[in-house]
Amino acid sequence: MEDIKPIRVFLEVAEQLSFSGAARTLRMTPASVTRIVAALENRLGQQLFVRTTRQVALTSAGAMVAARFRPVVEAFDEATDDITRASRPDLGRLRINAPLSFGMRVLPDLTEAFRLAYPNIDLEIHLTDALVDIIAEDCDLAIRVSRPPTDKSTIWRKLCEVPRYLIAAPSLFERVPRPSNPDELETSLLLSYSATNRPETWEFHKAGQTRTIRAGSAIVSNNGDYLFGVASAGGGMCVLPDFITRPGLEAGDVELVLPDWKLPSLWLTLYYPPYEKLPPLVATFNDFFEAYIRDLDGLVF
Amino acid sequence: MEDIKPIRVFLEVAEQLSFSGAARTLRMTPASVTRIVAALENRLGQQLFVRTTRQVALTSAGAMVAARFRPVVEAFDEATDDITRASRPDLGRLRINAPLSFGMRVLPDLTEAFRLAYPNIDLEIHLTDALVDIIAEDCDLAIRVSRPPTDKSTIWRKLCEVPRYLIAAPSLFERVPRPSNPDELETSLLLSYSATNRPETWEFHKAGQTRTIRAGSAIVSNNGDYLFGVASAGGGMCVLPDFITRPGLEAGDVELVLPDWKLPSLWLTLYYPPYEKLPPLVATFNDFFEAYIRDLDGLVF
DNA sequence: ATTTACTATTGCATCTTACGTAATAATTAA
DNA sequence: TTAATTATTACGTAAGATGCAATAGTAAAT
Repeated sequence: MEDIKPIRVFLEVAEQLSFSGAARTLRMTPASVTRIVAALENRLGQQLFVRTTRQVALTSAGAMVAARFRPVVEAFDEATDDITRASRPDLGRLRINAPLSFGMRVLPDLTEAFRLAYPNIDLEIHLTDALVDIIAEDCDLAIRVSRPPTDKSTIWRKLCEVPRYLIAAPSLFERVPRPSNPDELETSLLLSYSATNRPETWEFHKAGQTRTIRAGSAIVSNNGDYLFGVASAGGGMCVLPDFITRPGLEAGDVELVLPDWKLPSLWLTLYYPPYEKLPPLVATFNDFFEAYIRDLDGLVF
Repeated sequence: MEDIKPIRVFLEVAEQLSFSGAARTLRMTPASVTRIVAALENRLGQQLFVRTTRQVALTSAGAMVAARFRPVVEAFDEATDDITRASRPDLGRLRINAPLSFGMRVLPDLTEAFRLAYPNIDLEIHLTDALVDIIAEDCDLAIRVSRPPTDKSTIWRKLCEVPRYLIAAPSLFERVPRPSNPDELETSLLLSYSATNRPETWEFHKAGQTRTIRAGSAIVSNNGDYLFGVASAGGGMCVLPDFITRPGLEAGDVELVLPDWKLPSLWLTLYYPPYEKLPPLVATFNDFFEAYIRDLDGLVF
């Protein structure tokens, strides 16, 4: 396994045509320079310098080695410079994993603002609702909208809470009676979001009371927007996060069911691979995201 | 001073996405791989891998480092390959220093034969009669035609002897009497070759007798061909090596003076800078030159 | 669910290696 | 002839790397 240090020493000697001079600029002893160059000559099987105690000259082999290696070593140093300079927190590439609906509805504005602030950070946005392995997925951070994490092994950071609402289209209550408490919910009408295709359970709260309802299995989907579509078409009711339901609620396409009963909020969370120390770029995005959410002041969620 | 080894290790891990796998192919212990990569991350100030005990993935910083360094390391290895391959004795460049007249008369045929035998060895022929410092002159070997060297410090190798003859144009003896022994030589007619512009001294030998004659200072030149020109024009007589006088003698332009008296031969010598070990290319030329002279069998000298 | 096998890591002891110092030989300049 | 500088080498030391064993964690297999 070739090493680069002997060649650095050799190049310096070749430049100055002096062992002790090279030793001075490299802050080594002349003895080391001698040994290192001698070892290099030994390895290459040819003499690189012709030297007496007062004169040093390159052999033609040495001249060739110097000519061949000088640009290579320079390229190496340039690369190291680039990399160390690339520890800047405002330049590079960030791979972000986010849920589908959230990504489509919230991220575009956010990323545009981010790119305005950090035009030299490229983004790679991967949208999926699958419970991806954050390590295997090759991403730098993941955005999740979920119940508070119980997982101990991963690192996460709560950004804000996302309220959830049970919604349905007004037309639905033209054909079925409007429920007045959770127990009256008809299971077959309860559309469930689930990545695992097993129906959710919903906890309704009202003044200390708690009702746990199991959603139906008639329609289970891993896509909230699809469920919202079904609901607004009058096909049932479902629990969806604020950022999905808000436009429809404001437009009157859907309405709240059991408005007095609250559902536990979801958490908007940033997940990281198990970093020892947050990479600069990730920290930058992290801070930006937090500020963005703070400035939004619950306007979206 | 950046070193290349940690990057080699890092690249191998990045390729396999496994520390122990990299350790196996690099024939190291996993412990070393861990430590080396950790040290590199430490130096670069950023995490390159995200790893659990069973999964290893590149961070985006790591991916960037890998992408940036892979071609650089490859270039480095290519360079080392080139150089080690260039220790071949039949490929490269040879800088040769030779005397002017010898170079012009003898070298062309020799170098053509050499290039026929070794088409991939480039030649750099530097012709001068100056007593150059063989080290300062940046040459790999020097050809000299001179008296046997007394210098202890330089390395030399005798190739053959070069007879010298005292010659003059026949026309000269139409205006001055032909000498019959060295003592009759008229100093003012004795053209002298000398690099230092001090006239030579010639030792004539005949059957145990020795006569030492000092050449004149009327015309002293550092160029044998010029002196031959003067002599063949009838301007005087001079002592010149065989390879200069032979064509003129055969053509009858000049003739031997005092043919019974012999002058000490010069030596055709190869000089080397103080190599510890003869470089392959130099050895190649050396052997070729010796064989060439041997095959010539005194035909030129 | 439990076990097994493999992983990355770390502490510790060892060993190789590189380093600096000092001495030597050689050469140039004074 | 002397002084100064150079490249080199021997040798003792120190620092660094390495290997081994133990540990903790994870994924696959039972």
